[in-house]
Amino acid sequence: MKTNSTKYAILGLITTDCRTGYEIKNLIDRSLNHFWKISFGQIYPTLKTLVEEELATVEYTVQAGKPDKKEYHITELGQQQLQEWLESSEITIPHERNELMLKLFFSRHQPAESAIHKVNEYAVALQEKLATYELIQEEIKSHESVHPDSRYWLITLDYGIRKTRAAIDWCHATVDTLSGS
Amino acid sequence: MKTNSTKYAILGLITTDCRTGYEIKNLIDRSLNHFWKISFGQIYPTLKTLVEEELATVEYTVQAGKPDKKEYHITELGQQQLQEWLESSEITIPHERNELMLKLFFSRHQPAESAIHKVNEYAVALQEKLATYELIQEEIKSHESVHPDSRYWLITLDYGIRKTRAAIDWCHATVDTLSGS
DNA sequence: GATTCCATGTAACACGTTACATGATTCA
DNA sequence: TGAATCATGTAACGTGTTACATGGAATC
Repeated sequence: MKTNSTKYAILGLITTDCRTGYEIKNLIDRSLNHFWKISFGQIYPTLKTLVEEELATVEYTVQAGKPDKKEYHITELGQQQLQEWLESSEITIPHERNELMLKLFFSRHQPAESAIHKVNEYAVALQEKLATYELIQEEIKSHESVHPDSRYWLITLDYGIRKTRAAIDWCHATVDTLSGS
Repeated sequence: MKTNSTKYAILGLITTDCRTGYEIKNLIDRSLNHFWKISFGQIYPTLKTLVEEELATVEYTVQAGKPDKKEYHITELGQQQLQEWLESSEITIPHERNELMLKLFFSRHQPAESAIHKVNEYAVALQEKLATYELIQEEIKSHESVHPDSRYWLITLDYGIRKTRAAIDWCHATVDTLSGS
């Protein structure tokens, strides 16, 4: 049995302040970034099916100076199904697909400096990520009372931060190992 | 530009002791488990194209008492291309897709106990994973000299262990947060 | 007697990205 | 003038899983 999480991700997002496909994409890129990604190529078709399944409604709005837009709102049925999905508890541990690890796994066929270089680059990229997360964290904390969801946002962010820190630590340890030999 | 990592994953695996599609699948499930997964549905077709592109050769072996098998060996050209891929250094940070985080993100629509329950289950699953990783780690360490790749296996394993530990810590912290309110 | 291990393969499907098309407004 | 922001959408493609088909030998 496979439930399409993306559908519920979008359904959930229209219960926040996101109303248009464009806004949904923005929020995902900013706040769900460390555990969920999605492209327009999936957002728009999914919104369409959401309406077809009567989980959401659309309102077409003509704007002056800006492109027309479609605003989506969740329906009763949508609320119900969202809750059902939320409370259903099959935990599936995700598996990442990490190209760097793959390359390290076969590092026997590669000069040590090459491997070290890549790990260092990886560390830099992770460092940047971490910085962004911490920025967002501060931002949410500074007006915590504003949004009813902010508590949960902080929880998921914490996950991203902890894992990124662990990965950075690993980078340092690995560079040490690879250098000292 | 997109390079198909899976192709190189398999190419790399036949430089270890894996010779058949079946063995490749086994090694992936055991040793690459925490950063790479793959199904037979992709392994066999990929092996085929590897031979077509002359990166590998096949030998068909009829076995008594066991099914026939096809043994793959890397060619000169294969070695070359594997090395090229290894040394090419575009680091792409992977993004995991985590359903639990998604559900937590929308936890406002869910009773606290429901969320706590899921985080606890997640912790248990992670704990199990960690135990397996540590077992494999011990196993590799105990006959480290045997395989020339074992050094690198330990490095990638360390990555899995660190990240899993970080995730477990997060579980505990999150349960505390969700309980105390 | 049932399950697991060995071993290979394909077809249908699910999911997701990339690239393209369109176009006005605002800001540097 | 060029880029970014707002805003929607589709078609082609890539990648991967699931389910199925086959079947002997060994183990419980």
